[in-house]
Amino acid sequence: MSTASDTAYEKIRSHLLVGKVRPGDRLTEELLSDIAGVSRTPVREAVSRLERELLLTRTETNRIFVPDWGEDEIDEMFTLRQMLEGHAAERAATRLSEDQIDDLARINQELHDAVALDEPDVAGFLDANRLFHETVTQAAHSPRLGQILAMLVEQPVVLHTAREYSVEDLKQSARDHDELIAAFRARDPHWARAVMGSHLRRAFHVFADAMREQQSSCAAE
Amino acid sequence: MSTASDTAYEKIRSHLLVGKVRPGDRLTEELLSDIAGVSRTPVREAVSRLERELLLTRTETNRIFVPDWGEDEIDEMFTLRQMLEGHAAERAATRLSEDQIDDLARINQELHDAVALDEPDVAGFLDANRLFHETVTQAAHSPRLGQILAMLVEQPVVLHTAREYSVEDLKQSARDHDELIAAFRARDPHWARAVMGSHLRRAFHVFADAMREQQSSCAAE
DNA sequence: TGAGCCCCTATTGTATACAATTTGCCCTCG
DNA sequence: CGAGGGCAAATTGTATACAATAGGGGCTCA
Repeated sequence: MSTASDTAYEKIRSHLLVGKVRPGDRLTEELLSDIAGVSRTPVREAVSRLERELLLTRTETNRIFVPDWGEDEIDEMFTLRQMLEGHAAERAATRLSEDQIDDLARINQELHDAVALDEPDVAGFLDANRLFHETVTQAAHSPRLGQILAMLVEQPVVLHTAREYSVEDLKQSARDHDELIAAFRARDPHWARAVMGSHLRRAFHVFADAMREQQSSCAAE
Repeated sequence: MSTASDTAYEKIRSHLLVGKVRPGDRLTEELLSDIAGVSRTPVREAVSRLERELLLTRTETNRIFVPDWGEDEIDEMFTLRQMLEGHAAERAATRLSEDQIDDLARINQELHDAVALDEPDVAGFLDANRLFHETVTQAAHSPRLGQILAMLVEQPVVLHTAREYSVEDLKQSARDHDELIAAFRARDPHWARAVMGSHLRRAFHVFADAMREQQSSCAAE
């Protein structure tokens, strides 16, 4: 809990995710240190962490920018996730304890609940969703895999586009998770991998559609 | 070329790879700043970079250690590489230009040459080998993939164990590359992936055997 | 003797001042 | 009017001093 460095990370990150900046915006270390309320030293650490997670980029001359994600890059990101999380699910299938599978079921119940309401709780959904995937990744017992996925799974644009998701999409995600849990209970690695694969591939299309939607509405502004 | 930070990285890295430390050794930032000849500020950046590449680790209380690689971790690393470099090869098959394929052939000729001698040029072999894989990765046109592989491909132990490799193993590697080039010329993504997969899987076994060999000789000392 | 506490030292974390680099602007010269 | 050069301001990089924290050793008290 080296506070300064971590607060810097948290504050800057939420500043980015909450949408106070737009892709292509330039930032300076000083500006960020104002936002974070700490000196530039820990800010630089936070920036390099965010850079690693692709939430920020630096030019060759080390100026800081908010990256903008094209559809190709989104596609690529989901392809890599599909491959790696598929692998994680495969490993998890033979490594999860019964208790952990029960945990997953509980977490997924929260997902179902979050979208059962008239007004779906999108933030709650995303939190539970992330927890679900993290639990699976953890169960794969592969630190390196975890580290890599952590940097891919960062969902910068997700929050921006979340409101575009249809309730039906969210419900389908929860059903995918149900099937994944079934695959885990059956201890069937191949089933688990396949389910995870199609889950993420659908998520990609939903996401890409939502992004296109948002972009065209932005352009109209 | 932010000199101080980069020199720190280079110096510390070679200090590690050249084997001046042993797995489990503890290091301090001050010691490293002596080695690098710069102040602690750039050293800290270098350390976090090396940490990312898994050449160093920090405990929960942020003490710096030289990590110790078990066989499981090696296995896991090669599995991930197999998956990701297989993917890279698949993409490269439809993206490489004729010229680039010729380049690969030239690079691989160096590999053949390096092991054709009576006394094989292991360092030269490793350099050319890395260049070959980097070229393929580049051709996949996937920055994220490149970034991930860069952190997996770091070969801390490789240098230590390189002398254990048999000439026959090295020759087989070069032949694998020949076949990969054939797959590229045929523009066959599936063939490319398959070749890359078996190439890395064999490399894993060679590597693991060499490591076991080395460990038992260490224990005997 | 040995378990627990405290203090001292070693090490890491943060702020700040200063150095080096980059950028953009204005001015000159063709 | 445009290209290029150079200066000043803005920004990033590095060193150093100080603050916070962790580790280790010895002391006390049972």
